[in-house]
Amino acid sequence: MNLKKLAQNLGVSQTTVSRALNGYPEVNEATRNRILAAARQHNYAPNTRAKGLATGRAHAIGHVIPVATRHEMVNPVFGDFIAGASETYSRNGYDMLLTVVENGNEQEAYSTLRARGVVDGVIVHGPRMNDTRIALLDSLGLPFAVHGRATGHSGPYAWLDVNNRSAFRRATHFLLDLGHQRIGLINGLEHMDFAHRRRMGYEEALAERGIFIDPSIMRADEMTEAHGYRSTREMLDLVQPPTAILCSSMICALGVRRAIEERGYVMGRDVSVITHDDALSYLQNGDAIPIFTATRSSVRDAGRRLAQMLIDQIANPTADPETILLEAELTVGTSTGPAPRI
Amino acid sequence: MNLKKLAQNLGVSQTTVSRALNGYPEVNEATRNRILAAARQHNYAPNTRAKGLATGRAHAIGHVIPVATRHEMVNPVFGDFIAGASETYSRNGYDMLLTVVENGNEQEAYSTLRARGVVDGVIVHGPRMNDTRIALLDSLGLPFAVHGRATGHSGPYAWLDVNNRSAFRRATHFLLDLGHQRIGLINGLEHMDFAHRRRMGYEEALAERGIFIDPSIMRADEMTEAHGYRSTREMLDLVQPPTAILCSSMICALGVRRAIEERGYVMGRDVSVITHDDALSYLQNGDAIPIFTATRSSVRDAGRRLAQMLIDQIANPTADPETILLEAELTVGTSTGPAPRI
DNA sequence: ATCATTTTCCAAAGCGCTTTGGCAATAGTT
DNA sequence: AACTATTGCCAAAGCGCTTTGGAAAATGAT
Repeated sequence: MNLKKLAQNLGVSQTTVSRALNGYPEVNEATRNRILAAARQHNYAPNTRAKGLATGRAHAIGHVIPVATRHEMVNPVFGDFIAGASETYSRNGYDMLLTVVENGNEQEAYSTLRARGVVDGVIVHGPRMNDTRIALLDSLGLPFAVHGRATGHSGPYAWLDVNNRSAFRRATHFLLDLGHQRIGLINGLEHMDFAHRRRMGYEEALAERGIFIDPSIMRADEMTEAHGYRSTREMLDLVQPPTAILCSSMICALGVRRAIEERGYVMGRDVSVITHDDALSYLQNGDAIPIFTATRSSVRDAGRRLAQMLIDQIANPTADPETILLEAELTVGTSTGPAPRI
Repeated sequence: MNLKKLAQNLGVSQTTVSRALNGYPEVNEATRNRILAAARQHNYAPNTRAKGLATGRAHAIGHVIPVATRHEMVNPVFGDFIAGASETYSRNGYDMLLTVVENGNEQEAYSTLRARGVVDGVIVHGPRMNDTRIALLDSLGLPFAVHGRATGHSGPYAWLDVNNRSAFRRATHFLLDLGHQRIGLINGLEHMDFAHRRRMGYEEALAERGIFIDPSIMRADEMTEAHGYRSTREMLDLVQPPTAILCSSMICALGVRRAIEERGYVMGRDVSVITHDDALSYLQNGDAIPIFTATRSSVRDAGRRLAQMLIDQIANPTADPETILLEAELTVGTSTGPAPRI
């Protein structure tokens, strides 16, 4: 079924059908209803390609997700983010186009996406320090919005980020207030912007209390359970082990907990743990009472909102790019407690 | 830049440019090279919408992922599957379109996807028992391939599945061979086809050894860490606790391990554990030596292959639908050992 | 009843590509 | 030299939609 046939069936012009379906005023209510009914009956939906050609808009957003080739690592956060974004898209009649690209090859991906006219804009995932993608997209004139920020890039652009610095600063202070003096950091790869900022927040808090920043209790790697486990073991083996650990993700935190419990220690008594919690649907932090004390910010919600930002920007390209800085909430669970007396 | 302008610049017809770029023979090598060079120089890529309109193919595959509204649960397996599929798509010049749909609303998603002509086919995720989607897609005439199978649907269709039944049957036998008599099952939701089949395999093996199938050591829920933990605790609290546990996912298994270690038990000594391992990139089962004994099958690889199946089917619609049954490999880790003497 | 508006509809052009049918020009055969 | 194939190219139609520029019909104002 297509416009032409539908119009013929009804004995009206294609124009009228098109207008009726797209809510234009210059069509009689009676005919509009007739047309709407027929469209529904024939299960008609306008051909997206044709519509796109005619209007010059793709009504689609591209997500280019970089994959670290080394570990073939797909960010586990990704599924939930996408789910959130998708809600926004379906509400606004947008499609979501996914492209998985090896880390570093994003340049070509963006420019062909643009040249092929297949999307109206893109979401930038996993911004790194001094990320070049933003400048590239600016020069391409392809609308975009960044999930996170890129330290090192000047000039305005649309982004949504969790305030990682303040979240980790606050978490660190929380531990300091509990009397902890040696606080370990188990971070993500620090060329990633979010991880860099988290470290800043952590170091800032320590500096504010005049506490020595000790690289021997700071680790950065891909945020796996194994990373959390290994790093925690190593740190607990030190002559001066940390009494608290700050950790960058729930998956990591599972490893941290394992290393702690393996020694017969109890979380929140012998070693305190705070993790960042992206509120992933398949990794909930306890049911009613949270297990981990956590800096929490829903990545699904971020997806929803960032998608909306981009859509707004596409609709209104002259407006200044919007930016959203979300404050993570600190939820107190059972994984933290006063520093043990030595 | 578009075809018309490019042709004008070069002083040839659009036809010639089109043929040159698409590798048709009826164009002189010299002019072809001239055209190719110009295209590269101007960063030209044919407009996908226009191309699609002209050819009648979208060169895109749709992924409709159902989301359980209850827990807003995105299958954690999804990211890796997508990453795999994406590799195939980019190799074949296909785009990937993602639609997240509330469980049960897939019907409409498929039919509008079809009506709008936006994809050439779809991948069906998370098939359930007696899944109606397959019949629907057949009636729509939209090519599809299923990740998994749907018990209850008769008639041929394209699918790729892990042999869940044999994997869990084998795993159960493995435990039985180690002398375990009480083997717990921590499964996914059993209206999901894969979970159903796993249970079949488990029960089959027990029956083959004449062992009583005890519902009190069988649990089914969404495969979260908490589910693994809770179920294991409950089962270990029984008067006759299981000496071994079979578990449906790595995430679950983390919870199982936690419950075991929490009691001071040692995995592989006091309680044996086998889990299914989808080889998720962010949840690797140990580095060199696997931690868990596991039935292992890479979901990323499944994505790669299923995508290829669908593309082949689209290219050759009259061929019989292909089916692939992958055998999971049983990798022995440190989480299993002989049944403890009572 | 006449003219000016407004309402309701339409024909046709155009979006950027592929593809059909055909026409020169060249090469190959006798 | 005359005829047939082959090669290399082109003009134009068509994919399914939107949208412009009217035009006919209905309505309102005088």
